[in-house]
Amino acid sequence: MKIGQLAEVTGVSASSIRFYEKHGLIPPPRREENGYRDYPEAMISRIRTIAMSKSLGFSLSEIRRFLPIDPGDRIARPDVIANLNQKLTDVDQKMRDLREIRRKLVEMIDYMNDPNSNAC
Amino acid sequence: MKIGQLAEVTGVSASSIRFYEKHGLIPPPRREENGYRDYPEAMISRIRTIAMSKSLGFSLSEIRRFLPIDPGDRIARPDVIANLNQKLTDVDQKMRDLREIRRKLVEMIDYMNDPNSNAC
DNA sequence: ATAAACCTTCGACAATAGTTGAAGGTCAAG
DNA sequence: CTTGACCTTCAACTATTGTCGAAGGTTTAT
Repeated sequence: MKIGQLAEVTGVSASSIRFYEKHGLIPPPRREENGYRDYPEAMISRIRTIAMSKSLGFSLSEIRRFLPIDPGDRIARPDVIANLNQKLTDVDQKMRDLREIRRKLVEMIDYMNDPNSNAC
Repeated sequence: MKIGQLAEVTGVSASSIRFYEKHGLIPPPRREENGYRDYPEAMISRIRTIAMSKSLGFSLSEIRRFLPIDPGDRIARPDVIANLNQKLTDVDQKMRDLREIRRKLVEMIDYMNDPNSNAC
């Protein structure tokens, strides 16, 4: 699978995919004889996971940390687990914060909808 | 209250506060005779709300949209309500996405903790 | 064989959200 | 009256996360 097709199915531009490779979020793929990148199917789901994480406000360096490229390699398992647990704590906090923001938003909307309020 | 004190109590640097003013997130405060910015107490909670929203991944332009500076002024109420409702929809989606990410994280942690798995 | 649509690298540019520094004014303490 | 801690503006710099264009090679279709 060439970079253009991968870009098409994931909705992530080819330039971004090259960017992710250069910055260690995805492994460098094998190359065809002509030098073109040749991706395995599995890369689709990895790119999608990256896109989803990003949409939640995780930075690329965070994603790099909790989606290690080569689980069969150098990273010590306890380190990975610690990273993941830290990320879990962050996610839980983020959800609590979102609930609080949601409460405030609803409050504000009610206030705006109240014809007796003097907002605006 | 001078900018330094405001920075101290909110934990947001003076430069950032000036930046927020310049970019329309907070109203320009009155100035003392010497030109120093003089903030009302209310600015503390506004700055804190901005900081919290930011920590959730809202961009400054989003915050500017759903925390309009002058509710007694030019912005039409239906516009504000539409903005807030859009933001509420976004927040709900973000919470759903976070639940999904959380599920995946737990899955990954379980996998890493399983001594039979061959990860790492 | 030539055009269109791919692909390559590399370097410049952009938006966001600031931070830092220069050059200077103000204020309180010693 | 000088020192240090504030404050002012403005411009330049930083990091992140890309996008775009140039200059060139490859593949496919006509």
